[in-house]
Amino acid sequence: MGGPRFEPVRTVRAYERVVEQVEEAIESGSLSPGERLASERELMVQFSVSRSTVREALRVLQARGLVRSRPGDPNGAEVLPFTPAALHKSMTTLARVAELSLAELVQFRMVLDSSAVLLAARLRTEEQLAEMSQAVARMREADEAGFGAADVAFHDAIARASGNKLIQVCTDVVRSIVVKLIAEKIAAAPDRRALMEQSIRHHEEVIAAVRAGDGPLAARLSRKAMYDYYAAYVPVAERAALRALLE
Amino acid sequence: MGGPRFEPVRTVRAYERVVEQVEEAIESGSLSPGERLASERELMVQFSVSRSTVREALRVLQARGLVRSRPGDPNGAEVLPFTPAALHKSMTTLARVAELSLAELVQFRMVLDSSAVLLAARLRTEEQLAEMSQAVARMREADEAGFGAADVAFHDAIARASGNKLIQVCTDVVRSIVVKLIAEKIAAAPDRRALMEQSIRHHEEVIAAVRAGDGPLAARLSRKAMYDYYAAYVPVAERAALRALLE
DNA sequence: CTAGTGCACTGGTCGGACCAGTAGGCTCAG
DNA sequence: CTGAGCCTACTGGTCCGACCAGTGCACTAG
Repeated sequence: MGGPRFEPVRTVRAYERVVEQVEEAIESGSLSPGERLASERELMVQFSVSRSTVREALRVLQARGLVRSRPGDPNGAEVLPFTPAALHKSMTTLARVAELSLAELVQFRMVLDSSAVLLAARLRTEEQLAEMSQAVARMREADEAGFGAADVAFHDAIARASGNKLIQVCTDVVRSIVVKLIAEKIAAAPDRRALMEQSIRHHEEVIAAVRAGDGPLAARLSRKAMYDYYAAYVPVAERAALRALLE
Repeated sequence: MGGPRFEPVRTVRAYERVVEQVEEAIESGSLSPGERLASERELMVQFSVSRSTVREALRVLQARGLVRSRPGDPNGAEVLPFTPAALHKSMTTLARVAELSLAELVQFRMVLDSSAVLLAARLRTEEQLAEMSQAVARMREADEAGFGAADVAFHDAIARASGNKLIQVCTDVVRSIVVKLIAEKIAAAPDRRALMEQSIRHHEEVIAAVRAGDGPLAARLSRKAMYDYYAAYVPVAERAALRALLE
């Protein structure tokens, strides 16, 4: 039976074809963020499909964070700049459906953050170093509400200084998931003030190591800082996996 | 003007409400993988919306990888077990839209893989160790086509042994993106055979370190292995960022 | 020249219709 | 009685036409 090898045919829905074409146009750059798609009624002419089909395609594109539509807008749907929103959404789903433990999430943060800081120690510019210092300064001055925001700014500066956009995005996504998970616990911590003080000291040590260009030290300090800050919220049995990263 | 502080109202579309309810049911576990949703015509009764609205909601849920529908199926849409497909999709989009360089992707793999191997060195079971050895054995015996599959199996065994599902999923997603990016270049490499040999040796060294429980060594070897295998495909100017991880 | 008002469009939702496909019950020949 | 085949009652995919509330712009009235 040496006949031609046939491939299984995949029935492809009309709306998927529409999605593919628009997606291709966006990812190839022929549609840039800020530009507008034609109106639904015109798209149905261009694609020769019904409006229902166009709309289902737009729903998918919207779910992927590529476009946004607004009722009454005389222009069509807007092509969006990339946001990690879709990534965030699917990772949040992963966290819930795959039952990711807080320990796994924190461990992942330790990995990403320490790697970012390791890279930042070599690649950081003076401006980025200044940003980190400013963020820590704000942590010191801030009340309990502003503390978190300044902390985010610090870690974001680190992530940007790593020069790796993927690290930056993933750091951001995982951090927000972790923060959401334990926001109320953190706010209720009795020794909140002490934790904040300790965290600030740790951050300053990390900055010092980054300034000195000692990546491995900075990475180690960063892991330690993360562990000390979050370990209390992780079940005792799972802390060992976190400590495995502390050497 | 000390009146009540009003919150801005967010107009929420009908199909979003439907998505929210189904998503909540799935993530909370009241709908398990394999179970079926009601048919579209029944859902429109349950939610008191039109079929168009139900269908748009289902498109979104499908785009997020939560359900799948099949024409003619007497049961409704099927609730899917979690797959990283949605994560994969959004990360692929990120790679294209944010113009992630190959260097960034490989760097991310180095970070994840070395962290996984660091953890695996402490947490691996004997079975997982055996899996890694078997995978390397298959790499040795395999032809050029089977080599890649065995390599995937090896890295997946490492990732599983790390005990962190998030690391496992991200490793998988990023690897497939990298592989797709340079599949043709790898196949066309003139010294393919030599690269494969070297890669096998590196893998065996990593296994030895994992068996010995020397996590830091295993991690270092793993980064080196990844660098040696992929550096040739990374533009020279960007290799420095990769080497920053080699210490 | 400006403030206000329509108007012509937009997306969101609805209802009905048809088609191709599926699964399972039913019939009928053996 | 048993098995193979058909038939029917569904399914999802697609199309059409309609209505509504919202938006931006041009035009008008002051």
